[in-house]
Amino acid sequence: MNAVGQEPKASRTQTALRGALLALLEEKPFEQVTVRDITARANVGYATFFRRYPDKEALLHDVAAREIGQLLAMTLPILFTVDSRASTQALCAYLWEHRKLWSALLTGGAAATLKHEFVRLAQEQAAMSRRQHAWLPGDLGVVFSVSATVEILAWWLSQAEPPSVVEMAEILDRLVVTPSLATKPPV
Amino acid sequence: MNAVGQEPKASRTQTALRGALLALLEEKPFEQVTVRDITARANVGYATFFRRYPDKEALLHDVAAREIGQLLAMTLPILFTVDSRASTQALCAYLWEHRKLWSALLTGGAAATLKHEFVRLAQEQAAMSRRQHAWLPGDLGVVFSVSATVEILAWWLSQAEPPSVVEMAEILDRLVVTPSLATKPPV
Amino acid sequence: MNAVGQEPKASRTQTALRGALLALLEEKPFEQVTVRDITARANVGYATFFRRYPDKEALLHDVAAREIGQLLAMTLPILFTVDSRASTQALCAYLWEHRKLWSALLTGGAAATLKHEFVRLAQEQAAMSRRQHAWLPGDLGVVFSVSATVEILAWWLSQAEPPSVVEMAEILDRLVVTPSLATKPPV
Amino acid sequence: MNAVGQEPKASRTQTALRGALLALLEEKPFEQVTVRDITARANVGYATFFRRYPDKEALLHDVAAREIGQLLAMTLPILFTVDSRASTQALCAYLWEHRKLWSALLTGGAAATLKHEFVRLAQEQAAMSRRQHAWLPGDLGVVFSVSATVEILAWWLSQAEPPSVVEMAEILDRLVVTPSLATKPPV
DNA sequence: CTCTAATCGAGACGGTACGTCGCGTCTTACG
DNA sequence: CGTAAGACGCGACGTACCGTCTCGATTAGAG
Repeated sequence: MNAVGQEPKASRTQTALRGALLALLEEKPFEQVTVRDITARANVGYATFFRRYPDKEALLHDVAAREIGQLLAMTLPILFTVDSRASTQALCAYLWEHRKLWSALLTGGAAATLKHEFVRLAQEQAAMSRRQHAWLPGDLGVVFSVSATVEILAWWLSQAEPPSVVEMAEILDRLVVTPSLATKPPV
Repeated sequence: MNAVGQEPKASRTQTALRGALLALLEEKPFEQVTVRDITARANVGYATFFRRYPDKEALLHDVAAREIGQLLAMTLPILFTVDSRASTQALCAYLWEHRKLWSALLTGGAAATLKHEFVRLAQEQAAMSRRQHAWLPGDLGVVFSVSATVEILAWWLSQAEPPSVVEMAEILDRLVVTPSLATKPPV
Repeated sequence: MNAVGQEPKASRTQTALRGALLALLEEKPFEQVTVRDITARANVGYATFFRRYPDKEALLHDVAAREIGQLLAMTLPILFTVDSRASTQALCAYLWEHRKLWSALLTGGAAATLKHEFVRLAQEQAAMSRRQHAWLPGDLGVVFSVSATVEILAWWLSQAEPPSVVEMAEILDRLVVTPSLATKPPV
Repeated sequence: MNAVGQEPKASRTQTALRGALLALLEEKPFEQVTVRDITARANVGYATFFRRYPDKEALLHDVAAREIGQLLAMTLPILFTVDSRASTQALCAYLWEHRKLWSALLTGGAAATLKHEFVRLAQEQAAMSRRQHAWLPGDLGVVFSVSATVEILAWWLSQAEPPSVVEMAEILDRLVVTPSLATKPPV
C-alpha cells in the first residue's frame, strides 16, 4: 500500500546511489568521482551516503556485483557448454548492447575492483561444478579466464574501429575458452 | 664513467627516490604510500620530489619501466622463440628470485600502472617484429599476452603453496604462448 | 489530583527529560550533552524531544527556571531583609546541600543560561519592590547582585577545600549585599 | 630584507586570523562564527587554520589574551592604587573608546572565554603583589573583582542609554573596588 | 467493545560544520 | 645557486549532531 514511492524508502536511497554512480562513471573515471558528486546526483544528503556504504569503494563493489550478476549468467556457462562459440557470442553481444556502461566499468580506476568482484563471483560458481585439470589449479583457471576475458573485452570496447561481435567471439574462444578447457598439451 | 658514489647529484636523488618507493611498496600498497613517506625514506626534501617527478604516479612509471626493462628481455622473446618452454621457465625463474619485489609490484594499486607500462613497452617491441595473424589484431595479441601473463604470475606470487617454477612455465606456455602463436583454429 | 505515576503522560515525558538532563549535567558539561544522550537517558523517543522543546537550550531554560525557582525564594529576600546575614547563610546552606547539582549548573556551558535565567527572574521580582538609588540604576543592581553571587558561589563549589557555610555567608554579605544596599559612599 | 610582506609569513597568517575573528565578532556572536568564515575573511586556506590553532576556541583564547593584555595594564592597578577613582575612570574611558569591540567580546558566546582568560591573567598578576585579607581568600577576591567588573561593563555596553564614563567609574568603585579592599566589616 | 485519531518509539534523512589528510605550489633560510 | 624544511591553498574525506520526516505500534477516547 505504498502509494507514493512504490518502494521502501531505505532501499530507494541505495538505488539512487547506485544509479548515480553508474551515471557518473560514464562521464569520468572512478577516482575522479567524488562522494559529493554521487550524493548530489542521487539527490541524497552527503552524510546519508556513509549510512549506506562505508566507502566509495563499497558502493562500487555493490554496483559491480549487481552488474556482474547479470553478466555472469552468460559468462560462466561458456566454459562448461558444448557449444562454446555460441556462448561467447552471447556474451559479446550483451556487452555490445551495454557498450557505454561496460566501457566505463572496465576502464579506469573501477576496472580493478570490477575484475576482483568478477573473480570472486566466478570462484563461487566454479566451486560447484569443478573440472579439475592436473596441470591447472582450479582457481588459477578461473583467475586466468576472467582476467583474460575482461582484458580482451576492455580492449574491444576501447577501440576506435572495433571488430565485430562475431570476430570477438572467435578471438575469445581461441584465446581463453579453448586453452582453459584443454586437458592435454596440444602437442 | 663515474666511480661509484660520484655520479651526478641529480641522478643520485632519483635513485634514492626509486629505491625508497621500491622499499615502501614491500610494506604497503601503492595508494597508501605518500610522497612524504617516499621523501622521508629517501632522505630527500619534500619539495625536491616534485622537481624530479610531476607526480607519485610518474615515479611509479619510472620505477616500473626500469624493473620491467630487465624483465622484458626475457618476456618478449618467449613469443618468437623456437623453444618457448625454455623462455617461460627463464621468466618464471627470474620472477621467483625477486619474488618479494614483484609480489609488491603486481599486487595492489601499483598493478594497473605496471601492467600498462608493460603493455606499452611490449607494443614497442612488437612493432618491430610483427607476426600478423588474420584473426588476431596485433595489439590485442600483445595486450592479451601481457595481461594474462601478469595476471597468472600475480596469482602465483600470492599463493601460500605456489607451484614450482617448472609447473608455472608449463601453465604459462599452455595458457598464453601457445594460443597467441596459433595460426589457425586448433580444430 | 492524580495519584503518583498517573499524571498526564505528556508531562511525565517532560519530567523524564528534565531529570535526564540534570543527571547528565553531573557527568559532563552541557555543550557535550547531546539530545540523543538526553532522550536515551529519559527512555524517550528521539523525535519526542522536539515535540516538547524546540531546542536543547529550551530544556535547559526550563530546568534552570525550576531549580532557580526554589532557590530564588531564598536568594531575593536577602537584599530586602533586615537580617541579611541570616538570609545569606540560608542561601549558602541550601546550596551546600545540593552541592553536586549546583556545581554542575554553575559550571560549564550551562552557567551562562543559568545566570541569564537567574537575572530574568530576579528582575521580575525586583520590579515590584524597587528601592531606587540615585547612583545605581535598578537593573544594574540586580545584574550585579545576581552575577556576583553566582560567581562567588560557583567559585565556592569548585574549591578543593571550600570555606564553611558561615564564612561564605559573611563574604557574600560583605561583597554583594552591603555594597548594593549602600545609599551613600562609605566615605 | 623582506621586501614584500615586511613580516615573516607565518606570523602574518596568525595576525590575519586574529583580525578576521575580531571583525566577525562585531557582526555575529561567537558561536555562529564558523572556522570557514574566519579563514575566508582572513584570506587563508581552511586547513591552515588548524595548523595554527587546534580549535576555534583556541583562537578566541589567543585573541582574548591579547586584547585583555592591553586592558589589564589599566584594570589591575585599580585595586592597589591610592586613587582608585582615577583608575576606574581610565578603565571605563578605554572601554568606551573601543566600545564596539568590547561589546562583542563581553556579549554572546565569547564572554565566558573572555572572563576566564581575564581571571587567569589577573591571578598571575595578583600572585605577585598579594594583599591577603583574613576573611577573603586571595583568588576569590580576584574572581569576584574581575567577574563583577566584567559583568558591570557588559551591562554598560549593552545599554540603549548608557550612563556616562564618570558615573560608571563611580559605580564600579563602589560596587567592586571598595568592597574588595575593605579590611574590616563597614560596621 | 470497537474503531478512529492522536501520540509515541525508532531511526532514516538532508544539512552544516567539523577536523584530518594528502597533494602540489611556494616561501624562507642555509650552505 | 640549489636544496632542505615546511607553510600554504586546495579540496575530498569521514564524523557528529541537529532538527525534520516517515513509519508502524500503542493507546485513548468516541461511538
